[in-house]
Amino acid sequence: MGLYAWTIGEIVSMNEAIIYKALGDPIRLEMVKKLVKSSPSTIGEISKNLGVTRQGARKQLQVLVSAQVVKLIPQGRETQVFLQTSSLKAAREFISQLEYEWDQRLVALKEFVESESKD
Amino acid sequence: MGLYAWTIGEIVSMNEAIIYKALGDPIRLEMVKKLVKSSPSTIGEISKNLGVTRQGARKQLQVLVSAQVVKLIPQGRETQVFLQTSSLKAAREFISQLEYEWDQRLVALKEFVESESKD
DNA sequence: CTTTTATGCAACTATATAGTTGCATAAAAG
DNA sequence: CTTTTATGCAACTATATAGTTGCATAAAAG
Repeated sequence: MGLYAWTIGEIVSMNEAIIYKALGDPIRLEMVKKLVKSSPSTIGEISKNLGVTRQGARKQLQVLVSAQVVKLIPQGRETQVFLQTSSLKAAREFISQLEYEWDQRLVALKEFVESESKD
Repeated sequence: MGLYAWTIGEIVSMNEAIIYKALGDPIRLEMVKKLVKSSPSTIGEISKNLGVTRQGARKQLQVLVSAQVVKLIPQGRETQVFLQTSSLKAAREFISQLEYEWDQRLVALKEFVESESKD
């Protein structure tokens, strides 16, 4: 709210956060799980059995489209939904990087403690 | 809105989604990044330079606490914030599992195509 | 040609979320 | 003892999100 200037770091975080936000809803995550097993599916197919109306499901699907988790390709009166696995890869790799940095810190700490105890 | 019965699968998805939802905000993701480099930190420390007030940051921090991404341990007038790396591990492993299932499908499809072309 | 199917879009409601200001208080520092 | 620091909590506003109903329409099927 109000004026705000973003740093490069914040802009990057913002983009990184989008994928997690997209996956951070039970209906959307359920759609992704379905697509892992059956991509491509039509919009109608993946909108079933989610406990919401077709139109409600479509709105959730749009969030996945915006986060580039899925891609829509119209074919006649149907539209095929394709899972974009590159988004999953990016999400996993970002977490892996955090874990790697964490581990490096632990290694450095361990070395420090060991060098101290040798004196 | 209204009555709704959850299936086991949906309950699991819901829990899985919580961690992604927690990471799905630029301020919260920034906090996690800071903690990777300097956990434990005090609440005051990780609330700085996020572009929001201390109280605003505290609300975001509470989301991370609820998703068990961090743990708070009060010490005198300060409270230490500890990163819970097990949550990151779980988030990464869930995505890895989806990617694994996807790859298995591709393998099966490839085998099918090859066996067909042999006839 | 008529009917059915798959989809989109608009308008609306209810709730969740992000963020603020203002005040309170226990612990630590001086 | 007084002041400063680190924190919490309540009340409030603005916006985003989830979901619905109702209607429209192009494409496919009969």
